[in-house]
Amino acid sequence: MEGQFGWGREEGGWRKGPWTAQEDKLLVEYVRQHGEGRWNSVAKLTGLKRSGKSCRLRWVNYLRPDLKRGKITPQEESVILELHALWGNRWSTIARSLPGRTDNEIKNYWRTHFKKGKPSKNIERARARFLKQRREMQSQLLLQQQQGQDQQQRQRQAGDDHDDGAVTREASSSPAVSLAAQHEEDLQMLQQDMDDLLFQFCCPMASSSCLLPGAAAAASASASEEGSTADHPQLDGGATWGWGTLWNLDDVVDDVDGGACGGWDTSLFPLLQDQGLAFY
DNA sequence: AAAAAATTCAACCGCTTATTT
DNA sequence: AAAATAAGCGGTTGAATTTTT
Repeated sequence: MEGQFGWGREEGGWRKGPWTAQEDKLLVEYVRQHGEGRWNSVAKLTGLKRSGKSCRLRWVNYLRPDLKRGKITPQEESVILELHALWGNRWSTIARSLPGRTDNEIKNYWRTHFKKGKPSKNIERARARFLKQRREMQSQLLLQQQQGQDQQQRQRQAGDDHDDGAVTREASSSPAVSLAAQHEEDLQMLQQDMDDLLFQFCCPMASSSCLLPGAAAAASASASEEGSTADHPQLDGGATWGWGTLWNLDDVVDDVDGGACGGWDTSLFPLLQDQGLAFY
């Protein structure tokens, strides 16, 4: 009852290849009872002949209930493009901004849709140029932001009590946005500029024609338009797809010493760090 | 109609990082 | 403090499916 597909084989005691419905059932039941993790004990407790690694993968990429099935939407696609232009192949980082999508899925999607030709110096160069521009914009914005904060602080001292501003870091349920809201106009302009910039860079490398008719539109639209967000409630919850509110800075800190992505330096994101922006 | 080519995507591998013993 | 085990990551593979010739 196993060799239905070519490689439903056993090797070193572990089954390999595609999962059957029965196997899925066992794994799901295990997780229901014991929670996620301890993947190696799945085999021991359920008799499933799968390695822990295999179990984890199956759960994370396929069985998890919070997974979003169905095709990548144009909105998601544009996010993938934007974030890939920024982070390169850090799929799990990118996936964190796409609830319900797995790194594997995103990786597959990107490779099949946007990878044309070689891994490209072009991309790296485009990204470098992009980041340079970005840094300039941000230091500008930072200035304005600081001025704004000063003013704010003065006001607060006059009126309210405690709270030294460091609180923003993780707790507040309305993170980064509150600050950002103060400068909505600036942010929107900045965002618009960045979107333009980004697409200027990533369109050429993305397969010529068919690629972006929807994505580009969606990206520029998503900045301001909201009405048609029916199928993405959680993505839109108050935050636009702005540079300031999207990602988690923890990821920026690694790789400074010239890792896979050429090692850009963290000072590129002074503003974001200031805001402690962690998201979603 | 059928064969070949291209695409898709679930699952694998090896390696790195984190956690536990 | 170190060794062992588990989790996580990104690249790659290849069977199944779809498209093209």
